[in-house]
Amino acid sequence: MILAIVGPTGVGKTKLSIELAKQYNGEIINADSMQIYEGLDVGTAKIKQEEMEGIPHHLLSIKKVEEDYTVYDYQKDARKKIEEIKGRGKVPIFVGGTGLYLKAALFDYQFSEEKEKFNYEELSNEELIAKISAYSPSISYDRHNRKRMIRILQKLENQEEFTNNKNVLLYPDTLFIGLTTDRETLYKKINERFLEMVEPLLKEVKPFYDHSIKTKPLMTGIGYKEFYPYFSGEKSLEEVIEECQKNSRKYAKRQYTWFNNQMSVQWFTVDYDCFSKTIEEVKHYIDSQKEK
RNA sequence: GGAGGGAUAGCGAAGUGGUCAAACGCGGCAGACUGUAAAUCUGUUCCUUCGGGUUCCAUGGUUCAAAUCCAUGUCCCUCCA
Repeated sequence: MILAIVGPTGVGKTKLSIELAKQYNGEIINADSMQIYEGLDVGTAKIKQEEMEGIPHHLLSIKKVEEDYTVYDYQKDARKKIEEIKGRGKVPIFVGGTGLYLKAALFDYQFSEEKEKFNYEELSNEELIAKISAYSPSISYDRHNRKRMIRILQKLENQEEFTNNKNVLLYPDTLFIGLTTDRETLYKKINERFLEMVEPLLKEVKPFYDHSIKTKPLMTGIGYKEFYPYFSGEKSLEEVIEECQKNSRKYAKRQYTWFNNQMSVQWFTVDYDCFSKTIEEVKHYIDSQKEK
């Protein structure tokens, strides 16, 4: 059995993961693209050492902020971890909100060996479209999405395969457990949680800003990129806080879209007044599935 | 008390007689997703049984036709007393 705990940012996945790990003799594999990085702790709401309760955690803080890391790497790392954990006779428990990472790890996503990387950043959208059409007029894609188009072009240039086994589970005994709550409660929680982390977050981000570190995770992570204009004096703290909250909310929305449409998730509405009740429900579900 | 300016969809803001259910931005909702995914991109957003129905502070008026013109009222802002 493999468990995957999914859901939007801020619902309480971490807490559930520990309980399930204890119950089912599990080890936790992080499935959050930002928690991969060392030093991004506060803003990613990374689990603290003392909260782990002795449960082994994997793929947390394994890369420096300067290092490259992509789905491709994650797929390899995660699959290796699955085998290791299974080898110990334990249950791998994925926890995290990065849908693509989960999909790449647990489904039959096939990445071909990347060859040369062509730089098409200079080309206009029209030029990109023209180039793609020259290779393959029938291929369908979003003509406004530059990043996608550039990637498609690179694949065409490299004659990489366009595989599509994305809906085939690699491990059929995988259970996707989704935590959810009503939108209003979620947004309120997200806003409040962010306010609580502002102080320590300022301390966390400042050194990166001071050293002009502008690598991918810092320029894409919510709660990081937004602070740079604050430190440089272009925006007020209030503006930045609001922006972070807004971006978190939007992110949560996108996460729902992914989990609702890309994988079949069993959803549980979190009872915040009595979390143990939610835990019991989840355990009950897992037990019922195990018997099948 | 006097002189001006303003009230437009959830919010901000265009529109100044017909082509206006009303640009655009934000927010909301929904969606896409195979090497940046906390990324990138798309659709939708008065109500609707999809025939239509009801809107642009309120009421009355002018007109074939009003968010747009006129009158009165209400509220808000600026300036002079």
